[in-house]
Amino acid sequence: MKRLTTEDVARIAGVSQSTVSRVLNDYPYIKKNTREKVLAVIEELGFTRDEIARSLVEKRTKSIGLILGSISNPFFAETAEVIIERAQELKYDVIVYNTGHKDENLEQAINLLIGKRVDGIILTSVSKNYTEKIKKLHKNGFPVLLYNSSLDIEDVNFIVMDNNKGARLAVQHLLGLGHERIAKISGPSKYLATYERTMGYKQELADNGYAIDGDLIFNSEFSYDEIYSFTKKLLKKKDRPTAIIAASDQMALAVLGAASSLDMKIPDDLSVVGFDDIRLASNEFIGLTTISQKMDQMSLTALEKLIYLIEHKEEAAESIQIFLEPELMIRRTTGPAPKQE
Amino acid sequence: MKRLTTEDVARIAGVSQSTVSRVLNDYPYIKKNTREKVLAVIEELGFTRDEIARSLVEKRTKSIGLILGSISNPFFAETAEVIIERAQELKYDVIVYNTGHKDENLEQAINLLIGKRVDGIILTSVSKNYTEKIKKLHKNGFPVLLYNSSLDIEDVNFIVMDNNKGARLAVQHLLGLGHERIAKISGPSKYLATYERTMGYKQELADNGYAIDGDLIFNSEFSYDEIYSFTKKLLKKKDRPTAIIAASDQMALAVLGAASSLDMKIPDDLSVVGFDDIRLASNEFIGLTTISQKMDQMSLTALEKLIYLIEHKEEAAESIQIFLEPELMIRRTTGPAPKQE
DNA sequence: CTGAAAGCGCTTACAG
DNA sequence: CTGAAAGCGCTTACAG
Repeated sequence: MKRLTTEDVARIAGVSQSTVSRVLNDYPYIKKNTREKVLAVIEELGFTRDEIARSLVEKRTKSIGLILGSISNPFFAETAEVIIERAQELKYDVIVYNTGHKDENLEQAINLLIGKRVDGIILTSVSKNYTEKIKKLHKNGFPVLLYNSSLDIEDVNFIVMDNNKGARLAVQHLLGLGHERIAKISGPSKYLATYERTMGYKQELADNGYAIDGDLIFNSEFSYDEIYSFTKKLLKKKDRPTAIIAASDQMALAVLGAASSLDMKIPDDLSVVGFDDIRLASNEFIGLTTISQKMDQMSLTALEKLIYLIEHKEEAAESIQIFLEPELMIRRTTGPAPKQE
Repeated sequence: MKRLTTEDVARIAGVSQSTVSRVLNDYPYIKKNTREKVLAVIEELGFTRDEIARSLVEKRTKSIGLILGSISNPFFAETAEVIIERAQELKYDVIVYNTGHKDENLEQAINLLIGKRVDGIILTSVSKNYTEKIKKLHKNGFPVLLYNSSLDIEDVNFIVMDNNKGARLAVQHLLGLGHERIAKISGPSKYLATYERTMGYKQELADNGYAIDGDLIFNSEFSYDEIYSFTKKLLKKKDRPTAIIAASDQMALAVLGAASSLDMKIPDDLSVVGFDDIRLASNEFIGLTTISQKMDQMSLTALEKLIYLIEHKEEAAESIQIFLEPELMIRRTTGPAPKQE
């Protein structure tokens, strides 16, 4: 079928095309009679304005891009839900990209989104390799906000938790329970967020007089299978750790799966701490002890700051750099260290 | 900053704007020399073609809409991941809407997406109330595909599991384990998918000579809290069920959470069956018995069929209606019925 | 209040 | 091979 245009509406309503456009835009000085006639025709025809043409003229699309590491990870899914719903309320729609944590995909996603002329982009899981690219976008005045990632430079907007402190909280908690061999499943160190979680872990251990054992640290991609099999191997060792801190709740679930496959009891045989506090963590059947990122707040703020950047480009003098406080959520997956045989 | 146009590129390269456009479109009859000159300028300037303007001319946006019930539910998140990644490979981007399972939002999302001139829409969780709207879109030749929903009419494309059979498999499994009081947490009956799961449950029980007890059936919205508190109440009753079938894995997790909060052991005190087979279901720490939807296959097929509809509108004579076979995945949350005291 | 016309940044038929 | 020009469906300054 041929799509209807304002021209068609105008012809049938017996007015000019520009008048139809004015009605659509709630232009105030239109005779009531004219407005009603036009509206009636629009209704009758089921006309929907072409937002693409409108975007071309107005030089804005009312779309934003959301680039996620992996949307099947509840951390990203829950983030996406908050962002999408709030965006919708503010009359923006959201184009979602899934990078699978691959740098090439990140770069490609940014380029495609810019081609699609989105008004701004929220970016998760940005690796340090992309500092230059982000900086350039920022300098060009293009609204970009890093979510749960930061870069060590001034010219960039981000919202992130104090990851170092979060990791320290986790370590403190486990030390307090008597654990002395605590492993760390880290994400890739190219991400500042995961890098800092590992640093916090090391520093807190050091501050308490413990040596760092490299065998207890796993620097992996975010692959369920890799984490799963590393954990199994680790837990079968003679000097296995009695506790594991994972760099995300998703990773913690892989750890729990691996431990369960070895018939280990949680937390009697092994304590596990995650990071994020996805909704499932507080489900009593799971009861995952974790470091809360205050995801709802973080994602809501991210969206609102981005929209602010979009709608107040001129005034935006300073970069937006927000740090959130981590919070330890103690649940069922951590307990006293088992008496060593 | 002012955005660069093909006009700018042309001026600098010393050719006409149309030549730049031809280079961009890989038009074959361009002198090699000219092409290289243009490409060099594009590269140097960091020019990105305006896809909005292109869409206006070509009457297609290379965008599709994906309307989800609730993306924080892993069923939808995992679906979205497959669809988004495959779409990206096929050079489409995906605008995601989250309806929160509200009919008004569904309708609004469809309208907004049509305004944005997406090339097609994948729709989940369509209630029967929307039969007319979908039919109309379909009749207008607009590519729409229902995912995990079906409507009882010819003029609509969908991909769905045999839900009735899936529910029957769950009931058979539990009857085989000796359960006689089996509850059903249903979704809203306005969705054909959940409606049929409830029907299958009733029919299989009836076929085996059991009466249907209305008190054991909960027709709720997809609200975690409601399901959680209903389940708690149900499990405190004197004649409590020994098994519960939930209409989704997400709901099953709410059930498990409620049971755990009452210190019930799974499956010793209570057996639980879900629906979907989200990835978490096969995690050994959870081990949720469920009816597999073959989500990866279902979502991949959905996307590919939609793109087919988009790119072969003319030939698309018949509606696409695909039914998938359910499969029972037996794990740790189901076991023999407890001996009744 | 309302119409005619220019312009947003592209593609592509038409000429040469 | 390449340029000039029309046209995609809107918005909005300019006139009246």
